[in-house]
Amino acid sequence: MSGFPEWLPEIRLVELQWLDHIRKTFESYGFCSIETPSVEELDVLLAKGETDKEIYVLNRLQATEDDAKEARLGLHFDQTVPLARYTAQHFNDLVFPFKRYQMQRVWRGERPQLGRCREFYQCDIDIINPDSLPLSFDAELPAVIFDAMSGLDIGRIKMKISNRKILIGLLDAMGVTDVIGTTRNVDKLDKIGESAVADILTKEIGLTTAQITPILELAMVKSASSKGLSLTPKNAQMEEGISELGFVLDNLSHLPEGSVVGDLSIVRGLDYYTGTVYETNLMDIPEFTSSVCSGGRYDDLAGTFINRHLPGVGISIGFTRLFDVLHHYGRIKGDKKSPADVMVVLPNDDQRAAAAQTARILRGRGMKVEMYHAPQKIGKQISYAEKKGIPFVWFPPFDAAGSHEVKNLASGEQQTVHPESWVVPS
RNA sequence: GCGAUUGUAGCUCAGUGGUAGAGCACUCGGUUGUGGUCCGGGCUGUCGUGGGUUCGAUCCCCAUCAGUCGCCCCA
Repeated sequence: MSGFPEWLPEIRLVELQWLDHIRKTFESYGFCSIETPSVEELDVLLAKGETDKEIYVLNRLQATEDDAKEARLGLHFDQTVPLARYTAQHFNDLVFPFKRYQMQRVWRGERPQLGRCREFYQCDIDIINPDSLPLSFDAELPAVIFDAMSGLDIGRIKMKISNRKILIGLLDAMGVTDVIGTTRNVDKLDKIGESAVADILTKEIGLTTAQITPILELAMVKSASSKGLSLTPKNAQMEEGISELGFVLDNLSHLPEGSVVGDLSIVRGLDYYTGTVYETNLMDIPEFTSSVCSGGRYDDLAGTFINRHLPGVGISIGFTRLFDVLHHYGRIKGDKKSPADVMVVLPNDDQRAAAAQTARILRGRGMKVEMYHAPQKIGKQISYAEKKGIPFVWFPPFDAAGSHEVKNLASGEQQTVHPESWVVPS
């Protein structure tokens, strides 16, 4: 089923390693884990009026008329809306600022393409706090993401950061009414170029050249620090945005050059973002231009669920997109079809108990060990280990006088060893 | 949702108006307790589905389903 990915064991093994790495990185910054149901009530999913999201609705095959009285359920399409509901619902039991990570599948009923699935994992981190949320969190998120993603062997990444107050402030000052349409097209600047964007803004949005020129000028600004944001604010909102973006960038100066850049063409579709916004590109796969990790700050996400003002900031690794794309470009090796370190040979049926005991000893010492299932030809047993990518083959004694031996399949070298003392060479 | 394109063995693909091939994979063998290379044998298909044209279609036509790519939007 297209858009619902599944992997062979050797690829899944890598996927698990990636997920483990990301989880450990999130926890290293003190984010705690939550998991919410795959479904939410449709009212919750649609609370923000996001009717353009393609939501899968849940129905029982044997539905009766009574079911119509129950709340209708839909599969969640992101983890931000469920987080809002969760935070509101457990408000009294949570410690704020609430820093949580969440790694679950989400569903969107869109047409699948490379890096675009209908069922996919997102790895989200968000921080939510009542009333106001320190700006320092906006700077912490890219640092966490950099740690998480730079450990994945995906090549160089570039996180592009902006602040929506800057462009929206400008549009406001100039009296542009179609803010959504304008920002959406400015967002395409990197992809289709300056003149194409100007063309669309003229023909579709109806802006004048006098309006387009300053918009594009602003959108072209790129800088890694506050120093490069030499803009003259047209109003208070714009000034605030420039100051916030400068603060965030300056707090990320410890990251390698080129990994983070302020890029005022980034605005994201409208959604709920109100300040800082993030996008991330894979620099070593230039053919793939979409963002693999995006997010931003929202003023008040949970307001529809609780009578409190709950601002937050969050970012999400599009895990399946990332993995799918890297896999497509042959960057995921997958040379092991098994997690096992060692395969224990079964010499003959008389030695089955002894071989099993040997396997238990090795497992007890922390190794991953598979025992061959039948006393077949030794060549066949070794070939099985080789095909599964199990690096070591263990020969228990073939008779009372024999000894333990282990063979390194990569080198072909075989030596006499003892199950109580042998360790997997690193 | 819109536009384009494809659909032949497990995989990648040839091919012809007269009911199909290659490579890889898989399997067996090259003797007795040792893989990868090499050599030899073997296995596999309603030629996406339904209808039409035709003496006859996998090849032509129509429909349908599915995949892929682009747009929209996004992770």
